[in-house]
Amino acid sequence: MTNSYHDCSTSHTEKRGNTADLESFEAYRTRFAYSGDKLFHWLFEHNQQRIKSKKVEVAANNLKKIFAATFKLSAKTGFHEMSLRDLSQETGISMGGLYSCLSKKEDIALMVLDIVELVTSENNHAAQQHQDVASQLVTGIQHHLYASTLLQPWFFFLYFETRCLSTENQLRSKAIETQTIALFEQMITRGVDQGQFNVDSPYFVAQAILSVLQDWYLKPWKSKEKQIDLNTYSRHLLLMVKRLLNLGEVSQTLNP
Amino acid sequence: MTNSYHDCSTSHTEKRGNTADLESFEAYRTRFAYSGDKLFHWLFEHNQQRIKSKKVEVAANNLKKIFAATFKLSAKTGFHEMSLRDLSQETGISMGGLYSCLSKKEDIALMVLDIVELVTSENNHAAQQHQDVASQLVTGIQHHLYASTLLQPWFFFLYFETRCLSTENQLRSKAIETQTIALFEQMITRGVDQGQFNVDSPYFVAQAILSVLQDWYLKPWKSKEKQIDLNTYSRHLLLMVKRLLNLGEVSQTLNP
DNA sequence: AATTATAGCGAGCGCTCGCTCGGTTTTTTT
DNA sequence: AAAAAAACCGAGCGAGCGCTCGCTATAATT
Repeated sequence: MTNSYHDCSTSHTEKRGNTADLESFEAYRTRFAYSGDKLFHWLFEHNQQRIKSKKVEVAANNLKKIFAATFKLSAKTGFHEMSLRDLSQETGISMGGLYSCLSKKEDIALMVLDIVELVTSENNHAAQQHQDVASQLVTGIQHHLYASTLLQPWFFFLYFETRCLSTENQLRSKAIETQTIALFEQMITRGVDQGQFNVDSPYFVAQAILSVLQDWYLKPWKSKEKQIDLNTYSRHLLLMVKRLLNLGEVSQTLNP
Repeated sequence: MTNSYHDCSTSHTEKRGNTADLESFEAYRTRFAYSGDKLFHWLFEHNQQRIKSKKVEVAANNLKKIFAATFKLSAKTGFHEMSLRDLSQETGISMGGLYSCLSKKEDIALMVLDIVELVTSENNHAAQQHQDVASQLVTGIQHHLYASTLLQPWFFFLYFETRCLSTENQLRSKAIETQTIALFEQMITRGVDQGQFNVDSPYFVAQAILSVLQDWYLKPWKSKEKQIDLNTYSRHLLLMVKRLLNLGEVSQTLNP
């Protein structure tokens, strides 16, 4: 389970000290631990109490269809408006089949919460392993962007369907955002203290950065219409951050 | 109907040429045409076909309760999850009473769309009346912030419940955002052409500004927790814009 | 080949939903 | 005071919901 992601981020910690070695999307994607089938295997193993199916392949295959259909249907009209009969038709799985992978409808939303929480938490933790604050911040931002690209429907769903969850889980969802802002704010504040950044309100800047990060996965149609791809978006965002921090230079890789 | 707002913005057009005369929130609020009862009178008069009630006072009073309750209930769990029986209990109006002001549940969301569309459109139009691009942009931003403060639940609701609307009306809702970004982009582009701004991607900057504007009314608890009031937020936002445009100075009122 | 374990199925249950409508009360008009 | 108009009420309708469960089909084991 903890194969590529954590090992990589810890074993290379000492080497990473500046923003020169920004990781490319392709590099991130390759070592990303929750792509494709790995994602659904993780869900199977961490939700044994909900899932009646015994065999990984069966459950993972069904879950894959369930999430694909859920994201497709709920994007148009919302999770609550999507009935399990709709889901049954879209997946080709019978009602009973659905309930061999779920104990209740809300489980779908809960699993999305689990995944987004996990990935964000790992990203945030990994970013803090860098030496200087500029690298920390840039890595945190960039990896957030990368992860939310690889798991776009998951991030999108959690944002718009948080209110389907119980109060307790709504708080977990909100905490993902709060903690990420707090992390960025902390990095910025440290950079200001070290004289590297020049910022009036670290909190406001942190919040603004997250807003723009969210825009990427919440409204992908905007970037698509304007033909802005991931790398372009990333470049513009980091340039924005650079200006907001009043930096002469964040990284030589920013102005190609 | 067109009493204070439009008259004001057109009659003073010639006088407004620089950012020195930024309008305060209190000034904006005073001339705002959709505060309190005026808002519900407008809704009554523009929805005669939906509303069975004959007298303005009765309908406006009921609508007031209906929207207050809708915003309260749907903020927690969503519009679709809010039943009309919940709404009946929260408002103290019977089922029949509700349906004397509505023809169907969706009407509530439609009226929110109407209001946000109207206010945004008037704001955007008014901003364009200014002479120089810096004033246009700053006014557009600030009035968006002001309007979304006065009508926070309305803006919030439309953002999260757009998917309750029909496809056609979803497009209307999306267009509000698209047009506002396009307006900001156009202003920025013009400023760049005039040598006033220095920006790589006007579109990206425009989008980033709107994201931060939306953050204000979508997550008011964040600002509340951090004890950031409207004027502070406005100041930080305009300072951010100033940095993104690479401006030495947007307005003398920005750095008090 | 027989037996057992797992997966797959979908009609049907109890319930809540949006919405209606005939009857009652209140307000306005005459 | 009588009559007309408007507002108010809430039990009840059909539809659709999440979810169940007895059953069948398939795969694995012996």
